[in-house]
Amino acid sequence: MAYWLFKSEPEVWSWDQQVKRGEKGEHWNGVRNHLAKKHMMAMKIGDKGFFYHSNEGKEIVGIVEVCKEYYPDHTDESGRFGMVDIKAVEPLKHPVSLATIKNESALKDMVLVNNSRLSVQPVTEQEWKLICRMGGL
DNA sequence: GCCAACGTTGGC
DNA sequence: GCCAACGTTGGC
Repeated sequence: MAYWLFKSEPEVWSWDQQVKRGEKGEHWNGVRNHLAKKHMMAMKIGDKGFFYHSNEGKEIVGIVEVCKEYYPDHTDESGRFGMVDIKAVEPLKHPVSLATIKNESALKDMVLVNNSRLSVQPVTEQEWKLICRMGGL
């Protein structure tokens, strides 16, 4: 099982909206970056991911699960990009902020710290477990 | 609102 | 195929 991180601006698509979608999940459309695409193509059903709020909040707020593997994004006119579906699993008891992550030396190599603009990122198992613990799970 | 980092585009 | 110009993202 692999771990990921999905970034979203809460004004565009927030954790609360994701939770309301329930078991149906929601397609993660709009990615127009080849590295992010590559990560999505590597995802398998059941993979877990963090849900991160960029701009407003700047914190990891919840855990999601991949419920549909990579398929074409119908909103992409060029036809080059695709998407996966994710569903909310559970919220972190305490959101883990970017500032907290930057202060934790064990997380200094996280993609979120070093390439903050990438919208879909891989997370290592060590990073995953540590952040879950920091988030009270 | 500024600006650094990064990706993409297009002229050559 | 290089690289300058431009647009976008996202932290501060």
